[in-house]
Amino acid sequence: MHFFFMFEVASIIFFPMEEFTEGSLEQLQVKPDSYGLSITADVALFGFLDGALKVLLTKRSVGKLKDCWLLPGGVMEADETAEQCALKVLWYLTGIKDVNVEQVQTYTALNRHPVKRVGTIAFYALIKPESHPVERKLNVTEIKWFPLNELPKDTGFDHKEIIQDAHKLLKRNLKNQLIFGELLPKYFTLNELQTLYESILEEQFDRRNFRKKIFQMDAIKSTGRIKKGVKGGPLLYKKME
Amino acid sequence: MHFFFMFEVASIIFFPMEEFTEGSLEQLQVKPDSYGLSITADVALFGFLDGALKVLLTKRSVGKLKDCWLLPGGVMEADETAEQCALKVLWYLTGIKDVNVEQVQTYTALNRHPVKRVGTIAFYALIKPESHPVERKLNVTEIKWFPLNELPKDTGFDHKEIIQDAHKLLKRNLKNQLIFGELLPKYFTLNELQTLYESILEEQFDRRNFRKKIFQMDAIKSTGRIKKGVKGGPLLYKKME
DNA sequence: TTAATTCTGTGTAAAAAATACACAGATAAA
DNA sequence: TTTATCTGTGTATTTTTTACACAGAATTAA
Repeated sequence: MHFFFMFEVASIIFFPMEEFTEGSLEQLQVKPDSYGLSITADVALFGFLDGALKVLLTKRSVGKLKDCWLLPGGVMEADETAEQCALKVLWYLTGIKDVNVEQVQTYTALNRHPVKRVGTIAFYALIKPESHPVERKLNVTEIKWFPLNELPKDTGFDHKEIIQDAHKLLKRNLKNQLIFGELLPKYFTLNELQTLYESILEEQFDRRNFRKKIFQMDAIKSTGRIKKGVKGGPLLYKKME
Repeated sequence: MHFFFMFEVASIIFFPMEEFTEGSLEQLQVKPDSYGLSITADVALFGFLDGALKVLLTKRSVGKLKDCWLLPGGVMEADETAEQCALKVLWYLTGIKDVNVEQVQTYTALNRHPVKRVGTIAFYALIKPESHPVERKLNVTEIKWFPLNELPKDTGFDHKEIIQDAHKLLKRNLKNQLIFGELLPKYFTLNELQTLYESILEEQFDRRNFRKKIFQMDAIKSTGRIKKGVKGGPLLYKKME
């Protein structure tokens, strides 16, 4: 599977090495006048809503791809790092702040953008919808959560690919440590936690085995209270601090 | 462990959100005149020599950091992707070609480079030293393999950090699939394979258990011949195709 | 030539981890 | 009040991982 990937990459990126000439090292040096590539940051923001993992997309009133759904993203300025830029665009476009962004990958295909050459550094972030209400900001005409398997057809640029890659990384990270706390409300039932896991990892778990595993991680504890309005009277849990 | 990392990042990247103003979305748009950031590609090339995992560093006769050991790297031009650039710099500086590069991360700290703002997209690649002899090319004054735990003090830029991150990713990838074929000669003993694993993953394995695991991966097969010059007369194996 | 050393190859038992599985009590809905 | 659906819980089975020892082969030293 992985080999496939490597070979695919290879078939794209290999080009005739024989054309390389000696003495072209000068070209590799950084000079003040290097060509005007722009770099942007894009953020795949994941939230857990209605029992499903979703990603936030926007439509905007300015820019070349007005009619496409896009990840929140924008140009990295001279005085900010990519991470700072990612947080900035998130704030500008969705009103969301105080999140942790995790770098996914950088995309540099030649024709990503219609205006000029643009490379993008992609991030993902997780939020509890409860504590991070989404605002539609100025110049954002639409903003909406999409389940990962129902991304709109008119998703712009390579943002579908970015979302998939971000999701892959999220899966990989979830398997190693506990990050659900970023996605669930303060108090949650074990069933809600299990549904979250199942929806991120796209697999089903046995209820008893899942509980066993979670408890031996020693990461949550019972509040003693039960959740009303749901059959069975499930206990509410919270993150261990 | 991972949480630590996230919090560290957070403490660096958070800045006063209150200063953000509304209506600044225009800033996020790509315009032809965006500021002149340069992007480079750097490659952490790993090889397995003298029973240890090593990385290739160079010193160059041009550039601001002449006296520092650096990863092969250089500026991404308008007509090439980051991957193409990574392959190009590897060829220009070391004479090595036909490798698969894997993207690690992008580094955008503000003061990475003394000349101007430079972001770098880092890659790693694996080679069999046997089939990829290293050449010192024009403008490269020194070129040398360094064991990962003996990187020179005068390693330039943030290249030490890049090497560590590349190594982490390599470890993670090795645990999932078999990539040793890129690092070992065509015929190898099981002990050589085990030493390779141990040196990449930085842990020791039991000989019998290691063999059991490798065989049930169904990835190598015996050639029937034995390796001369080593006690015990070990069998030579090769990759299954 | 011989002896000593160091490497190879091999199997089994014990421990740990993952999986499969069923029923009684709680709550909401009918 | 009856029905339907959800919760919480323990054990046996299977699979995976780990620990461990000795005889034969090739090199090296005497």
